[in-house]
Amino acid sequence: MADDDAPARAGAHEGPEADEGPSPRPRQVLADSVYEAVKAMVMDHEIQPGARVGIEALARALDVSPTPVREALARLESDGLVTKRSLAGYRATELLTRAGLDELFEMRLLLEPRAAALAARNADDADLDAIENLVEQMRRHPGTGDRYAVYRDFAALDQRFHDTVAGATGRRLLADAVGRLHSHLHIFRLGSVPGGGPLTLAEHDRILRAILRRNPDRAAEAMRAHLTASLDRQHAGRGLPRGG
Amino acid sequence: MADDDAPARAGAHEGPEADEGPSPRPRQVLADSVYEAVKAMVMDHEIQPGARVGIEALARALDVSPTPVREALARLESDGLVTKRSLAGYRATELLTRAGLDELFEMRLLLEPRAAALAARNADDADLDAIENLVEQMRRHPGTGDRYAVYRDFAALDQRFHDTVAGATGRRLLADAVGRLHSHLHIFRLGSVPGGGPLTLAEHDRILRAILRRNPDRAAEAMRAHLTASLDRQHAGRGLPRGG
DNA sequence: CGCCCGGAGATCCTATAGAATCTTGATCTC
DNA sequence: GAGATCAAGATTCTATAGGATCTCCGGGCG
Repeated sequence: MADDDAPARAGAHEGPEADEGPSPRPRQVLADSVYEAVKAMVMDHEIQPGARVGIEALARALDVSPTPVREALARLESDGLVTKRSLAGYRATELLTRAGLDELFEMRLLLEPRAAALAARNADDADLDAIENLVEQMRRHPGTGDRYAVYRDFAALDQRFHDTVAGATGRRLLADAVGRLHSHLHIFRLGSVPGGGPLTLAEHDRILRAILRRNPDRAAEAMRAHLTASLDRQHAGRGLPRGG
Repeated sequence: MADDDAPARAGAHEGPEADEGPSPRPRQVLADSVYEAVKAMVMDHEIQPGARVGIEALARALDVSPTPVREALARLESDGLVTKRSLAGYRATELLTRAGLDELFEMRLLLEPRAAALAARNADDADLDAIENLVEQMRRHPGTGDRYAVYRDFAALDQRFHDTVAGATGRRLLADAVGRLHSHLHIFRLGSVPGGGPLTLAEHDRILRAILRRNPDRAAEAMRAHLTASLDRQHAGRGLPRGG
């Protein structure tokens, strides 16, 4: 399964599509492919946090020259997925600490309830379809197995849900900020929730219903509750009860 | 004029400096210099919004090869200062529309009052010194002349004030988000406020006093008032009623 | 008069090579 | 035994060259 590879999905570098041209075909260029490939490697921990990300090594592995790799890594660095030391090469970003995790959710609690409220106000039919569709996919994909790939797919659906809600606000800056944060979360850990799948689904469902009802206050509240519960689950998945 | 070139100032790619090494010397590499140079060109409208930013042309102008230019432009694109079309090169980002300006301030009103509150809570002595210093500089630099350079310097001080407050929160993610937004504002227009200099200074002073008093609520309120007033001034500076 | 088409020029994209720098391991000294 | 010194290897950084693509402009056609 997982035949929804969608290799042409550009992270946050989509152009405007309001009244511009028909967007003929943004021919995939090597640097973009490399960007996507390395992003996936880092997020899936195929490249471990803190490990070196050699330019030539990557170039050999992907069968391209170092030049597009260098360009992709520069973008990844702005996204915060890798860090660079001037003449010592790139390394994958370290795992989030407990404090870093809390800071991340502090930001999400600032941005995403507002996003949910704006989505309840501004979402059009296509947005609603997309959000409903993601909830349905998650329903069929409970993510309760013990296989790594199951966790990974579930986490990807979760991320896409939040990104789609943020995109439904009609606020590009807000959507970009939310998307950037999610990359960091995805680095942190994938699917560390023991029985969290059904809970996450139920909370997403509640957010969806509030948006469908066009009730901004309730949507914001549902999002706030979801994030708070999600942070608690992440803490439980770590070593919360004392430094065991 | 403007002898404070400071060529070693890296935009938003500073490493942590808490308990790491003494940061021996992040040797400036060509791609970084080019990044700073092009960023300045775009923000000062030396490269006009919407104009082409040719790779080879830049390379000739800066007397380097196209390779580091390509790397710098990839970073600039993530910052939103240039946009890329796959095989057609880079262009400087278009000027903000009225709606874009409103959206920008909507985001600032979401982030910066929170930042001011956290700064009031967490700023250390060095942070307070830096903020006070910026207010003093702005006091000596009223920005009421009609010279372009005067406007530009005043706008740079304004941006540094907001960035410094955001940096005093101890929240890297929040500070980065605020910094990214300011790049967009700086693109929009530089110092379009006819008599706004003294007003801006007074509002900054009020924010500073609230932070010094360690009063988060008042700091947030002062920041909110400042941003609201600033947006009104920007609207007045555009095509609304009449010029001053 | 407006639109479509084709070729010259310029630009971008990718690969490769050489110079400078960092990292690693072994050796030497205290 | 611990720490510093130094050389070999690997890697980064920059420049250059060739192939592919887009842009621009002039001519032909409806």
